[in-house]
Amino acid sequence: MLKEEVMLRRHKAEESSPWAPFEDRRRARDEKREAVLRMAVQMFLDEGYHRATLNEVAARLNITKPALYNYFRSKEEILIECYRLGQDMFEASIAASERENGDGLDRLRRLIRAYAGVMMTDFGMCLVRLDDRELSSEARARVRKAKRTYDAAFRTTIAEGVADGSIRPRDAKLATLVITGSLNWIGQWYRPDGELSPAAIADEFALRLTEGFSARRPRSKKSEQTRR
Amino acid sequence: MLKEEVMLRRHKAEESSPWAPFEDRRRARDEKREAVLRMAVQMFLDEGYHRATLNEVAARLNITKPALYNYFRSKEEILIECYRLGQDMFEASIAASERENGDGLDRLRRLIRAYAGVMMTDFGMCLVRLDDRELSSEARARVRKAKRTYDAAFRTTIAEGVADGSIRPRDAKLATLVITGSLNWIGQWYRPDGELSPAAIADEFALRLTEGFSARRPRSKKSEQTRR
Amino acid sequence: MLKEEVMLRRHKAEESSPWAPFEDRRRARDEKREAVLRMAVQMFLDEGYHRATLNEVAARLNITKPALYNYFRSKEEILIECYRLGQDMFEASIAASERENGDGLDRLRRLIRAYAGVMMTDFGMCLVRLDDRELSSEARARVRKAKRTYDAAFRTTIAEGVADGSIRPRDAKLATLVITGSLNWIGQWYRPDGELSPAAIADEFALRLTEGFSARRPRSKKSEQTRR
Amino acid sequence: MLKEEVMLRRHKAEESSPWAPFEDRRRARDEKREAVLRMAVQMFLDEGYHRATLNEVAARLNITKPALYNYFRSKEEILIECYRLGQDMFEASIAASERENGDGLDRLRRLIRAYAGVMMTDFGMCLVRLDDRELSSEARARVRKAKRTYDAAFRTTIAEGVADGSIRPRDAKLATLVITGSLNWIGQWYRPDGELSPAAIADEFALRLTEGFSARRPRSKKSEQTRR
DNA sequence: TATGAATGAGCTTTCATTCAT
DNA sequence: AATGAATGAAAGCTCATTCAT
Repeated sequence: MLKEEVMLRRHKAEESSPWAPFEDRRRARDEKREAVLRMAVQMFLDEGYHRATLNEVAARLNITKPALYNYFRSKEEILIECYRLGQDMFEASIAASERENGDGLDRLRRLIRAYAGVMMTDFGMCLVRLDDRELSSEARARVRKAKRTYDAAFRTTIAEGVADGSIRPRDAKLATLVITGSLNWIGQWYRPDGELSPAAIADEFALRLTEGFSARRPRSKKSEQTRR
Repeated sequence: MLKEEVMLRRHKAEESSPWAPFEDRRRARDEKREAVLRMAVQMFLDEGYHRATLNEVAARLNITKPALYNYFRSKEEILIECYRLGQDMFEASIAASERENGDGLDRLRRLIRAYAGVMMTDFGMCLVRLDDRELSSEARARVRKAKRTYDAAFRTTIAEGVADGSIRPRDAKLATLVITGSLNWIGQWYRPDGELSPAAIADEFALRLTEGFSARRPRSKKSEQTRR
Repeated sequence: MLKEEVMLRRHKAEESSPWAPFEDRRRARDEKREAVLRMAVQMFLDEGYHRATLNEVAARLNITKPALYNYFRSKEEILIECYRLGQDMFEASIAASERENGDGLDRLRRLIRAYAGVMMTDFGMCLVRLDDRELSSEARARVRKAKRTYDAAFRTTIAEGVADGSIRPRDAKLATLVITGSLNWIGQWYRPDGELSPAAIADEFALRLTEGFSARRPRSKKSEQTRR
Repeated sequence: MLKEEVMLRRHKAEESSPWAPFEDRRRARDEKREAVLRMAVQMFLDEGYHRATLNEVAARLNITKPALYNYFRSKEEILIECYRLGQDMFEASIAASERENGDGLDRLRRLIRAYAGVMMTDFGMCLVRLDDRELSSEARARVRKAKRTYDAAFRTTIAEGVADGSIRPRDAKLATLVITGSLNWIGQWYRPDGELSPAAIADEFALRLTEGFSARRPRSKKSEQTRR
């Protein structure tokens, strides 16, 4: 399955082109479709959606532009599929993180790790790096709805943590924005050839976003509010 | 001056066009230049740089496309100026936050508030919402260098807080990514017509990013490391 | 008068701008008109008519583009005036050369010298360096008619030389093309800062075009015709 | 090959368009490329480079403007190719004229005929009719270098003729200018539908430029110099 | 299935010219 | 007489998409 593959670190898509010259040109249609998506997502991320031309995508796959139209009806459909793969990964990952037990704080940390892990894959970072305004309004609406469900998972989990006492009571909406912002931004800076492994990064974010950086005792809720 | 203006919440640029029909058409050249920038930055943010056409920018200002060339040499120059205004704001804001005293943690919180404040202005959010790959390589290099100095301000402040004991020792680089990611992402969701004021948002981020959300005592450094 | 001036070697038109800052800005209208023409012809020759923009012409004269429209109705009118000045020079020069006596050969040589002399002035070389297709059809017709009269002067003189025995009988039309081509091309390579003076060049052309370069006795008309 | 074709008189390019409607639209890519060049060079010569629009070139070939970009990367590349074809012709022609024997005068006459012959083809006259300032500086430098080599061929041949006594001693540089000017100007007036054949014209120029028109004995070198 | 070729729509940019002051 | 500002027209170029083979 494609999903497992893309969870791995990005590999050079060029090397795995099913159209590589002198190679067996007969493979399953789905394999080729996936190869197109893998190449396309890399170029969309590297160059930006509108600067990544289908000509160039095709050229890197050793095929020609019209051949792409055998697998996708339009450039937008390729983009939609990239989003969909990312969405699938986020949804699977979030669902998995929710299947385990623990108090709200534990579950929030697992959720953070799960979300961060997907954010460090090509298709995962699509959701935050690519501009969904390139999509038609219907497709854009679906993508945005999906994104909202991920935010909702965070908000719900935080609320549950507040309820069970493992998370200090805060505005759950703002808390969600603090946490998801930090996680979404990973897609902007993460490079697979960096020093830290995705797992190490995910762990660190899970801790820091919950424990903070202060060495001081947290102020009481009351004292906080008197600050301004 | 423009800087003060743009610090305010976004106002509908249409209403303040110096070319509004039936209005006095003689105003200072700089005012018009600024009006172009205010309109352009809104359109760049709303539509994306390449979908925002100069025709549309001009039309909303009640002028025609070539008239823009009286003030800017190219579309890219408009973009560069948007970035520059944002950079000026970040630099002034960061510098101001560094002029006050306090331990590292206090200064980190002030820096967060300062940075977040700019991130909620049109020109400030340019730096994180617009794609700097649209720029020529020289301009892009300048923008990226500027961004790195903002990150460096966070990293330095964190390191100072660790040194003076106000911040728990962590990897300063990752801590910076956690914090700046959360702040940068503000540019993606902030809307001036939201419920919370920019100041309230900035304060909340300053607290949450330093104190975290956990109600539990932070683990010792040692126990953390044994986790994996 | 302008005509005398332009017969001289090109001088830096910048230095003689009647709008030079800090100078008396009140001079006769004709002087300014001439200054525009001198600057324009240099730019037309240096850059080519369509690459020489009125903005640049005006800027070098320390005025603005619309100011040019006080003196000329259009860019084309400037071009027309450049042609006209060149035509005046050619016509005066040819007429002068025809006022003196001598046999056909002598008069041909004088005509060559006269024509070559004008060809080494800015306005003179306009007629061969600038593209008269930039002109409206009426203006173009006038220019082409003028050019034909210069050719006719050569053809007539040659015919007279043949009649009086000073010029060997040749096809007068082709002879004219040989001679005027060589002279017209001067406008393409002549530079006022070259080694040879215009007079020296004119003399040399007058001799070489009539005596040729062969050291052998010319073949008889008959033997020539058997060549092919 | 294209070279042979273009040596012939210009034929109406419209009639030979590979895109002529209702014709077989499948021909070799090179044929189409050449057809574009033939049409383009005619329009460049007829209208001037910048007035000849790609729209018009394409329309006359029964295609649309962007289709031209299948064969050329830019309008300038089309121009460069026109120059290159002309250069190839000049170089082949000059080289051929130098392979035969004879004294300097004979060789000069052959060179004149060869050069004049190319000057009466569309691609040949490109070099003198089109403005090489339209080219980028690199391409322009190459074209000007090529032109200088043609001049050098004349100068060298003249010098050899002086050395072997077949050409009267003159300033070789000015002699070259006299001769090449006359030849270059052919490109300005030659029309393929004229009375004289290119060969007849070339022969006449070869004779007249070497023998001159004077019926008198040439003056001695000494007397010449006392003239001024 | 795959391709070479072609297209249509759209964009930025340039510049002579005009207008209001 | 002179100017800053604005405009209209037009050009080159790009690219997703389609078509005939």
